[in-house]
Amino acid sequence: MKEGPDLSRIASLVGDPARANMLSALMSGAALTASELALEGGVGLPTASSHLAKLSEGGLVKVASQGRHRYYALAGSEVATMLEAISGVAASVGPKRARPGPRDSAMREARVCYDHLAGDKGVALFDHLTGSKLIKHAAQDAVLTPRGRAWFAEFGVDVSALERNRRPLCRVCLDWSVRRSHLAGALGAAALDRMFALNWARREADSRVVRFTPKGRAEFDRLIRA
Amino acid sequence: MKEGPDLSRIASLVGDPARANMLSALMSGAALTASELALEGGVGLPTASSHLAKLSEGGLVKVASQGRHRYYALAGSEVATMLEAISGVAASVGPKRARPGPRDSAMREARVCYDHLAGDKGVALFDHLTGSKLIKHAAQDAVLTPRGRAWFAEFGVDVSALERNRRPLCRVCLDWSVRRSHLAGALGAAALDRMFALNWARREADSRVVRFTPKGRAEFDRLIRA
DNA sequence: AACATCATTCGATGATAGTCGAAGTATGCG
DNA sequence: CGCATACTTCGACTATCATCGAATGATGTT
Repeated sequence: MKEGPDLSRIASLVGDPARANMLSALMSGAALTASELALEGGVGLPTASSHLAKLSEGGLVKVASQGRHRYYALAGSEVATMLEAISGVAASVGPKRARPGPRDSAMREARVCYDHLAGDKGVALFDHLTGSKLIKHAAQDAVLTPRGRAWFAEFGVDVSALERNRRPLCRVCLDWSVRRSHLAGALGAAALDRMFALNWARREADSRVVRFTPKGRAEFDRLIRA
Repeated sequence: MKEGPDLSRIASLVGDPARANMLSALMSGAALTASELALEGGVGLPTASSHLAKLSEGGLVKVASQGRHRYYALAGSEVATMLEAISGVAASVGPKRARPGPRDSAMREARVCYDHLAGDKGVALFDHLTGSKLIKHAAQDAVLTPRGRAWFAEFGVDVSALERNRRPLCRVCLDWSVRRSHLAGALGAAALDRMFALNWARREADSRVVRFTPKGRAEFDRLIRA
């Protein structure tokens, strides 16, 4: 009668609002404690604990005990990919919520999404890449053009090294705050790393917000207008 | 308090076993009637109707009325991608079910998964492609090597034409029956089309089973041993 | 040792949602 | 027109599960 892996078992884990919010928070890549996730989920500590037990049991998150803290994180990139896919469908079919996005303007401007740059800055970068034909955009993937390869090399990203990695180079992530696409995948992550290395920006503690320095902001603008 | 697109709204739609089974059935790409889907879902007609209304409302399926039949199909490739992603996670974390796969041996050998070849034959093809370095395998994507491009050209697939399409060329789909990967994406679909065109195999009516002809079986074997 | 913090378990409550039988609507056929 | 088929809607039942307060366990601090 039934077949295949329990699609519904996994999906129903994400199907609860509290758990979905927790998982979204973990998309930043950071490991969070149960209390923090309770806040993110909008539920009390006991409830959160129960949810986390289920997520852990279901293999969606892994937990690392460190002293009296228990840090939860996504179990793997497969889980992150799945969440992105669900998010993509949700964004494409759901103009339901009138709310235009996160009320926090800093968060709206730039934040990490799993491990790459999202928000207005992320979208701006992506628009430049596609507009200048540095990448070719497909449904949920993208390919780097030769010119794009050179562009990234000049920016200081070793594309060849990334390609030796198992992770897909280009990937497109649909941004839930602005309903626009931005660059994910190994290249997206590398680009963000490079910006950190150049001191253009740094990550705010205990938050997904990426705070650009004045210099970084200027350099970034120059980069995507070149 | 809550943010982002309703991840949970979409996920909970897939989170019900009956709905998940229906969606799985629709992964074959075929449009099915409400009665057929009731069977697939293992529920009564009224219940199925209610589920389908929800899926439709949620934007996961689209419906086409044709006479007194109503044909349901997945709303788009994004939905199929999402289901594959969820399926991937389910397979990777869920050694839960002892059942090794579909009991139907024909189905186990070869079947369509959305629109590409799955089952033992699909896995065999994929193994050959990776083993002979015709494609380079990453986490959930793959890239076609120059040699692979030539190989597909010889097989009769116009790769350049596919690349002009918006759909990602190479994609890896984790097979739930054998827990192995096979080729999806535009290239996977084109490969299957080509096999149909060559009369190597044909699709069985009202089923996901792909039935190889004796000649097709021999040619296929030769193809992946070359 | 006593205390504070972080987290999980237990028990009770309440709401949501899946289920099906029966009746209603729509389409096709003779 | 009348009957059959395909599907949906309605109504009532049931079960599952999210939620939180209180208590317990675990760890680190004073």
